[in-house]
Amino acid sequence: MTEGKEKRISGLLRENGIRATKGRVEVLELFLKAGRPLAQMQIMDMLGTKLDRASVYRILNAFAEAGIIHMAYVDGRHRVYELPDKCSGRNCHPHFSCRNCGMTACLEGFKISFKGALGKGFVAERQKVLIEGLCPNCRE
Amino acid sequence: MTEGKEKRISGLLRENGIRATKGRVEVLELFLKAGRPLAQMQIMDMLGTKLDRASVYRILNAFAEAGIIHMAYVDGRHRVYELPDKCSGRNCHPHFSCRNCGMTACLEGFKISFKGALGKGFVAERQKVLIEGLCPNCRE
DNA sequence: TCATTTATGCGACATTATTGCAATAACGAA
DNA sequence: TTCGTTATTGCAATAATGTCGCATAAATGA
Repeated sequence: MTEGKEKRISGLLRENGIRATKGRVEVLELFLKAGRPLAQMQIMDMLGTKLDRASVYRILNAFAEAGIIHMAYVDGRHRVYELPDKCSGRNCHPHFSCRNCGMTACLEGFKISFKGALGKGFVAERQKVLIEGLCPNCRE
Repeated sequence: MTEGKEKRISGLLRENGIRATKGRVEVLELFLKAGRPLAQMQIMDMLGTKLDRASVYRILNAFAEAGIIHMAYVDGRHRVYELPDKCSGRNCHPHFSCRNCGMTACLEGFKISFKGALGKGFVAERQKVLIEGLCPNCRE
């Protein structure tokens, strides 16, 4: 990582009111580079032994609390996080998950309205949409 | 449970190629009575000590494999199952989950088309839609 | 640089789910 | 109905994911 990039990411963290530690910069860098949703396990795999398991969980929680990332969806037992730049507060875009290789992707340009879906007295706050299937690579 | 009902449920199980054991009949009975998605914990609560935890997990897996139920969605750490009678293979109806009391409900009469959502080469097989919010009881 | 505050690493623990194995129950055939 | 085969159950042990407390280390502001 270049020095300039690290400074930019550190600034991003401080802007959001949390300290810019080495581990946090590395994790945020991963999210920025990936451009797709990530789960704790994938982050651990990419970082090797640079960070403790507990630290990764705490970093993800800190990021989510600060609004730097948010939980996109749950895949099996894995919580998958992403940068919120493509989502407004109530209306998160859908995600795709490949049932063969586990690859995930954000689906843009695809809005869902849930107007009229709920009965009387219900209040909708968030929607989570996950489409499962096969990605181009796994499609034999 | 009346004798007739038990026989009917046993038949349902055998039709689907699995043995009709006491535990399985009780669990399927719960799903039929509930008319809403259920998680393992709720089933344990309703059955008390009649069945072992491991057995409930195995029953849910056996049911899912046999197509008697399917996993509707994941709520926090809980996998929530339901009878598939309201879903066609590819197009599962959405669900609602109350963030306050955890109550869940199926949303019917609300179809989502994901045509055009995926890029070239992707194959969509299933969609999972979860709307989170407040139910009438927990509203304010 | 120093003092204060916050984050990290480590180990222990909590929760959810799965597995191996012996005992038991279900089912089909005689 | 009874018997033998095969699948299922209960129990205990184990795995996988996530959290917590605490001492140490690092980041920030003065």
